Amino acid sequence: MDNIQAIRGTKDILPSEVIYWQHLEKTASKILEKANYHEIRTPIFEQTPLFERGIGEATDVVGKEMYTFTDRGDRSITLRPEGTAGVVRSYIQHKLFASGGIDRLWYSGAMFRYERPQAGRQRQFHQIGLELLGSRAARADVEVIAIATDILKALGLKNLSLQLNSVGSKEDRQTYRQALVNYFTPYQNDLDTDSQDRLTRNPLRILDSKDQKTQEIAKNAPNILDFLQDDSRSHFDKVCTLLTDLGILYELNPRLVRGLDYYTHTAFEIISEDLGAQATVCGGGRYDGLVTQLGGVETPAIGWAMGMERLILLLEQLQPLKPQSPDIYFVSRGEKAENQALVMAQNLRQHGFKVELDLSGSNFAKQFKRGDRSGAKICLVLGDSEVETGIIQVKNLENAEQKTVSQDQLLEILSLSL
RNA sequence: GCGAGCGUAGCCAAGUGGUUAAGGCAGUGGUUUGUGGUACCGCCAUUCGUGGGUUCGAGCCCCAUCGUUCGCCCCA
Repeated sequence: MDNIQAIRGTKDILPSEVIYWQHLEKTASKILEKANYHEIRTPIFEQTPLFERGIGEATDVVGKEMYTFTDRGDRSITLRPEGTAGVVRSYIQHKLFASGGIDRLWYSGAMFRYERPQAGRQRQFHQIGLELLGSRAARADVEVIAIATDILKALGLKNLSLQLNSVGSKEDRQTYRQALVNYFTPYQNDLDTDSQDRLTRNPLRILDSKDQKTQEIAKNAPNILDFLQDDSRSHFDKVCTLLTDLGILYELNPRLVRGLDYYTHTAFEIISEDLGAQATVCGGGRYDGLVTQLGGVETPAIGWAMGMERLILLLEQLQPLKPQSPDIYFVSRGEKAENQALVMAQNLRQHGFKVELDLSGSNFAKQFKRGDRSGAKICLVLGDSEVETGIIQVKNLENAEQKTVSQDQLLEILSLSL
């Protein structure tokens, strides 16, 4: 095929689908603003080292999924694969911490990951996410999770489950990691090949393996929760009780591991039963070390991101949304009438009516047909005779009643019938 | 990066080696040249993603390539 088409893994969002996006954006932003989160918009590309340092060199995202290129100034540039690193960079650069206290930020936009597309996964995809910077409190973790569940509830989504875990402090994780290596090494040859590889690269991931034999072995592996120091443990316990107090159901999942290196303590995912293999609809956690790691003053923080395409997949299963119809379909015939209709349509719009003007120049029958299909309630008809006598026909397309009114009275009549 | 399936009009498709490529929706023209929603009639793929091969003959078989879908890996 030599026609140019959208790049693999990217998608046009056509008008029939945009309605869902608008619905999602409106619902989410309303809830975010109510919790006094403020929208931030950061660039879609950044210097490559931001992601390498922030997300972690060893992660798959950095290792094999980034869209990286050299620009004309010989700088290495990367299309953002996720939102947090850029927001934190901006937070540090503009010294937002200097304004004191706690920052609540949210964002939405396109992210890029070079992966094989499949159900619920694209190379350019969209996330809506939030970051709460400056609080170590368990209440912060819970606030953030509660906002996520609020949004999903407001969207009317069902069959979701909140998976919760703590990956502890950096030190906790270090000792746990060693314990896992010690546990799995004797079984090395019985693990699936992916997991053998993970033994050195990222042993926590082995717990997640879909291979049956590996699962069998992992059953008796040490549990991260047993490796938490006292303060990590009590933080996590608080998060759990506060969630329960708020009536938010969760499932403890000690095998939940997040893919980016910066996570500490609380980690969570919200999973849908109604998607394919890519079922995570929201993922997030605490990242107390990231701000310092990127050169800012020590700032504890927590955030999450939702995959908008995945949410939309669910919304489409839920209820069909249709594009809005015009209030008025304006039909005209003859040069004078056509020109006058243009002027009148413009005037009606300024008075708040949604009006579509038929530009086809075809006969009235055809124009009416189109008007009918447009879904408009009212059809305005202007022809030569109306122009001469200063009147206009107002036809109700639902009951076929047609009135002749003077053009001066048109606005009045329309506001009564719409 | 690996594995499997699929690719016929704007959309949904029938067709599985024999020559004119069903059907439906949508569109469009007409019956009805100042009045829609129904009905009826007409039109709407010299061509089956692309390139090559096998064959007397290919949408149908083979190879390559591109795209797409689903899964693995990974993640939102």
